[in-house]
Amino acid sequence: MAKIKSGNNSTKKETVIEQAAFLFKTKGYPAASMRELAIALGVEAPSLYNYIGSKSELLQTICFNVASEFSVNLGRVENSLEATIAKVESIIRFHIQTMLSRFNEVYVANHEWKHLEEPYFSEFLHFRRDYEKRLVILIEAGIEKKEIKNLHPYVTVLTILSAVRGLEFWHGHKKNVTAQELENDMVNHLLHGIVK
Amino acid sequence: MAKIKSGNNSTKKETVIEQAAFLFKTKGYPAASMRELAIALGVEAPSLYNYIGSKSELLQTICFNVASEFSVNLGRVENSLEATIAKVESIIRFHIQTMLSRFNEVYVANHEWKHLEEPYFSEFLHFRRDYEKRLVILIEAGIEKKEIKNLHPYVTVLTILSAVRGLEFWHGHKKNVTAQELENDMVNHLLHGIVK
DNA sequence: TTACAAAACTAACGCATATTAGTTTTTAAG
DNA sequence: CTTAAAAACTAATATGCGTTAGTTTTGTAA
Repeated sequence: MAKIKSGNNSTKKETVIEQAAFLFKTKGYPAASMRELAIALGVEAPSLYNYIGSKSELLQTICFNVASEFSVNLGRVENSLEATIAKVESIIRFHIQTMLSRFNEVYVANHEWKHLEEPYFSEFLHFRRDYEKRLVILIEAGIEKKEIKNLHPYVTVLTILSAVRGLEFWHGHKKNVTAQELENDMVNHLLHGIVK
Repeated sequence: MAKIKSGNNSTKKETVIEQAAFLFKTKGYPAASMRELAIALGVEAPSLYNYIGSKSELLQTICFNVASEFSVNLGRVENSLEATIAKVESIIRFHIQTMLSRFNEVYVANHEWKHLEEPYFSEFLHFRRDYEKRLVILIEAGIEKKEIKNLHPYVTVLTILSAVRGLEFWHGHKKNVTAQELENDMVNHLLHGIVK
């Protein structure tokens, strides 16, 4: 009856994925049903299978799309000629901006990936570990060059990644802070601390 | 047939709750089944109902137990006579220690509370907002007394809470960092930054 | 040993799930 | 207008869920 509407710049499949990201974020992957997704798209559940292979395929697509974006950005930064501390700042800003602009998908990639099926689960886990490792190497280089304090590099990476991830709590809270202020204050905090 | 074994210092109900926390953390609340919980306790699923009222009651118990602990601690700190920055440090250390010592329950309270049913969902949400608000007030007092940098207080609170929460990723990673080093380095990072 | 309660069991209910099969409607091109 | 493919539908299947009812076993105290 009703057809799935898609914006001009996106295929119908992409529309389904976007809506799925919203739903997976809101209810969690296991609790989100295909019927509910179908209703949100104005369609019966079986019709979705004209566009997608399965529910789990939706999760896979979302998670690996996000992973790819972060990986590509990190590659760019690694190959740049900036000082280490500038690289770190650049990565933090990318995380914040991506978190804010592609909220649903990033949230799902952060929280629901544990529901991936094998072999995707292992692959994603490996990606995460690899990404962390690359950041640790970056921090170690900064310590070596005496740009960065000699804290345990993995703890530093963990603190940064976690802080940035926490923006999901800001989303929706309409505090009187602009995205730019938020980004600057968080970068400032993570690089220079809060003690005067 | 088999009976639920409980350590000497805990009732059987507490044993069920502990195992439920582990399961809810591992699979997520919606995907965790009572049958699976029962198997982990060496029992058939209906037997669980001799100890508990329902699956959702388990989630409620876990979430509000954790909430209560954090609230009590914050109350203690608020009423102490330390400098603001020492209060903030104390709170950070409490979060880290509690996260590490009661990992499963804290994880569930952090991630699965959105599956609480009304009115518990709203109550928990209110608690969270209240807790954040009390921290914001603390930070504002520190800014007032010029102990703390004048960043947006909510962003500061968000950064701290999120960073600390991220310890869930450390758990299981057996890096060569002791809990004490981890705690000290993270406190150092959050208070003084990483830039030399 | 008897009696009672605690705690386990088996069987089953009602419901929701993802997905498939088969069919009909809609859309667009020749 | 015809035709063929795309996209929707209805109906149904198998599976798993939380939970209840009713019964049997186990443990404990009189």
